[in-house]
Amino acid sequence: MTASPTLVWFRLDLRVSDNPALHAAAERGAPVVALFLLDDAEAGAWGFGGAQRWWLHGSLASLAGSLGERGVELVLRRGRAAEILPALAGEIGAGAVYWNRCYEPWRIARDRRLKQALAETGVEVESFNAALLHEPWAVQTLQGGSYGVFTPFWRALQQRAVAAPSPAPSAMTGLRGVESEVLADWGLLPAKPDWAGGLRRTWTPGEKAAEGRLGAFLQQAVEGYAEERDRPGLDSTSRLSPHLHFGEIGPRQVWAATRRFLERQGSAPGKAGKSAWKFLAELAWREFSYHLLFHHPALPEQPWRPQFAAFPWSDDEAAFAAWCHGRTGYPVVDAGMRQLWATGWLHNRVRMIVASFLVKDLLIPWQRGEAWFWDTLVDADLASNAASWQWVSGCGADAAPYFRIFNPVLQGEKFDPGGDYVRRWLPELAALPDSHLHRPWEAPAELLRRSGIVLGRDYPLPLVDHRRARERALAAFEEIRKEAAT
DNA sequence: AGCCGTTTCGG
DNA sequence: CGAAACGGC
Repeated sequence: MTASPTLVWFRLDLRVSDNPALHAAAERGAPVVALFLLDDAEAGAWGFGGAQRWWLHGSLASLAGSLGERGVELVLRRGRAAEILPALAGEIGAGAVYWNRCYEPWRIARDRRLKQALAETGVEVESFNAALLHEPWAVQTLQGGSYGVFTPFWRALQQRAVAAPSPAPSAMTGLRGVESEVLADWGLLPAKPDWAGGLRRTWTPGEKAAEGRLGAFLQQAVEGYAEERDRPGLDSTSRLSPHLHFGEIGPRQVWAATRRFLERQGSAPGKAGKSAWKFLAELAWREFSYHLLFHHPALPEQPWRPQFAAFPWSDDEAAFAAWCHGRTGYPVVDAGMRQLWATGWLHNRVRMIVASFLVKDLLIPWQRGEAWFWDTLVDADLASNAASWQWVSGCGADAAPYFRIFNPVLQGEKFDPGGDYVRRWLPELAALPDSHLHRPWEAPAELLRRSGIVLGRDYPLPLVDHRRARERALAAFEEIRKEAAT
């Protein structure tokens, strides 16, 4: 008989299905105590951002409900893991402590020490994989090294079998009377100015909502994904990113459901099959980011290509503020930054456009953009955020070459041809016809007047001239290229 | 997962 | 003549 309770420590795995730590606890048979520890005080610069705190509140409420249905209370505590976990384990007389692994460098270091400390007290400690298709160390080159290029990584990933998701435990035995803090006391929701209205209208945190999103995506949108995923005015992406980030759904579940979709397509998958594989490749980009972060822990702070340390960045605070608040004068950039502010999320195509604009048109360090995204995105993920900013900036692994500079006008006209996206987020430009919507400064005075727009009053003039900014960026890049060669 | 200036192709 | 292909950034 193993009567001594099992402590399950929830982190970025806020779900009951396909949760190996919870599953193992249920199998063990002893009473289960579920803990969520608000540990962001020890996260340094990478504690939960504002938008993520809003999400976390909803996700914890949802998890508490799902666990409650199964007879287990979610215990909430705050503080340092190295103190809280041993104390709680002692308090309940735990015989085992289980958790699912996280891969942020600060969590890896902390959890490794904690695991050892707990084991020394005689408790069984075990960690599991809930967050990735494969552990970052398990995908290896033929020489046993790590990958720096996506395509061979993706090929290697496809060679490996993905573990089947495990079902949610049906009923468990809980343990009554364990002291818990109250979620509402954590102040995760905004108080004075309530800026979360757009988030509430856009999102429903929690495991059930995540399953619903995946189901709806596979039923309606995945078929056209390959062709429509780049159109920010359409609702053609899965929008699973925040759910995946908080572990309300796991990549194995997404993988399995998409493979079932592919099987239903039969022998002639065609367009739908191509789209579904494209979607799986996006999941693989997420894996690739974790792989990079694991093997290069400085990824969130330092350029992966060291020669970029000498890049002549600008410290134009006014330009940075204009970018943050969507006042650059380039409609697709500004629409994106306002979507981000209002909803905590940004369409992937527009992420690339606004990031390219910050780094190449304004020459502002990618770390500034990374930090802004960290605070405003509900899906801010250390691995994906860092890897993607470095990708756009040209200093990352398998990055777009630096000289690949997005033209915000052409990108807007190509991917938002009907102007739906820009008009939704910049209503002040809504009356402009498509012909000038993405370049209002070129509109004839008469057209602006008819559209009721005074540039510089209702909408900014361009912060920089893209053509000149592009030349400036190429010249700056030339400087570090020269330096690297000598 | 670009852009742009230039050259070549084809009706 | 515009479209497509190409090569440098």
